Amino acid sequence: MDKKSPISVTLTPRLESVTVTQWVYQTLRSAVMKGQILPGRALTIRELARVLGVSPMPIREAIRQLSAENALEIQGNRRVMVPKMTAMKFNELCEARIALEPYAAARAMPYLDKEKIEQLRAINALGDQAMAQGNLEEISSLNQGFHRLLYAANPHQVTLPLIESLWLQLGPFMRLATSSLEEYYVIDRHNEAMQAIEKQDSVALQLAIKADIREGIAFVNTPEALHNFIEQSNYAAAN
Amino acid sequence: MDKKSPISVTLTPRLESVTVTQWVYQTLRSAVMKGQILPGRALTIRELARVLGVSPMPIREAIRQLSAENALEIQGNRRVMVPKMTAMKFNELCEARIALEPYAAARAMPYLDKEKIEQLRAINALGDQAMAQGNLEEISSLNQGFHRLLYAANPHQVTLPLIESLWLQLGPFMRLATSSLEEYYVIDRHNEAMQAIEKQDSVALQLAIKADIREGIAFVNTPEALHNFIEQSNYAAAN
DNA sequence: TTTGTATTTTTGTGATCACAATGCTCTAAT
DNA sequence: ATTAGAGCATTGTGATCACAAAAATACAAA
Repeated sequence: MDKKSPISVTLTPRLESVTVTQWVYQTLRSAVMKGQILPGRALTIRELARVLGVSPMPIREAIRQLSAENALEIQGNRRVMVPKMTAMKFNELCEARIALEPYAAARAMPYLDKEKIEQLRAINALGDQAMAQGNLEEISSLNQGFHRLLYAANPHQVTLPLIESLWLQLGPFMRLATSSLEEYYVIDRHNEAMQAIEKQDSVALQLAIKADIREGIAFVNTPEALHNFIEQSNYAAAN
Repeated sequence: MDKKSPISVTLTPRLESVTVTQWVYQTLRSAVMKGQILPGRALTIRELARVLGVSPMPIREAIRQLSAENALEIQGNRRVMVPKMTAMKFNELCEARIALEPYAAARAMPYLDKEKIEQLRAINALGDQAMAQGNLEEISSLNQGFHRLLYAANPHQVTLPLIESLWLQLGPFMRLATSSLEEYYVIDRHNEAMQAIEKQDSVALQLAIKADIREGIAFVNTPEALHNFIEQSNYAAAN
């Protein structure tokens, strides 16, 4: 029936207050993040409409939004797909994160009240828990939640959407890459970040965030390892 | 007929090879950039469809894309408008530019061959010309073109879309603000940038870009001036 | 004049349809 | 066996329609 591999996205029930388009957007977004849609796999509006059980219209809108966020790529043939990763692009994405996120953290720090600090601590605790259990899904999800909550403290938000776009581009590759690791070491820099926040030490916070990002991608530290992971993540789509 | 101020966007003829949605997107985008759509002015799909002479469908897609780029804001009432500027947000946007653009320039520098350097020089020359004539429109357009061409030299592009999003958010305010200035001093840092590129001096290039951005917003250097300009740019929409 | 309510209009949303362009498949010729 | 081309199926695009929600309006009472 389908020429390529079948698409299976996790379907969550739609709340009534949410429009179909919003639900489709969230569903496709998390599918991309989870690596459920392989890079290079050609997507069609009608196929997705069938899979999600809606009309083509909401799909079109969600796809356009995701393309604007660089989560999907519209080719010249007006075909849509999850962009494939390259070593250079991966490098650029990581460096862009390092250029933006420490800055965003420093900008958010003055707005962190006791309540938000407590929330950050709570996420951190859950993260340690997930780490002990070796739950990769949970670890990366909580790690992302920590960063998001931190940056979002700044009420005059302009960087978070940009950072989310970077995450969205890195997400699928990171999932596919880490899924094959039996062990995933994360030297936790979040505690260092928390201490910097308590001292209101902007420089220390930036260094902690920077280190956290660098170490989060340390598993592809060598060029060969990176190359292997990229080959692997693009393999299924290459057929 | 219309409850609020009429919308007048500059309509350029559509090329055949361009889809209606793309044309609508470009038209609305440049209208936002030119400040033709006042911040806070409520936009409706049908009204825009009437103004542009197309069906509501392409408008919907273009609006969704522009919203994803933070050029438009979808309110809870699911009403769409150009976001209003605040002093804090303006500050955040400028600082985000300064965090990203010098970095993007440094990342692009190794890829600047003679041809691209020549193109940059040509834009620079046109910029000086526009400056002599006091053509504000042209000055800011060429200035943006210079930056875009510089960053775009990097073939593994991830930052340019983020930067364009920042420009899109600053654009309308800058236009409205500078339009009331009879003189608009621009101390040209582009030549400094060019020299840094020739020497392949990454640090000097970053400093030049940083200075260029800072001086580009110097006309609202004092908090009072900024406040006045914001009041003024939001005035028409406040009625 | 102001305030609350009922009526009318307009709006976003999502589905469906027509059409031209693109990709796919099957066949025939080399 | 490989390839070129014709025919067919599928696609994205853009227009139109139905409907419920929201906003604007009109009108009543204070």
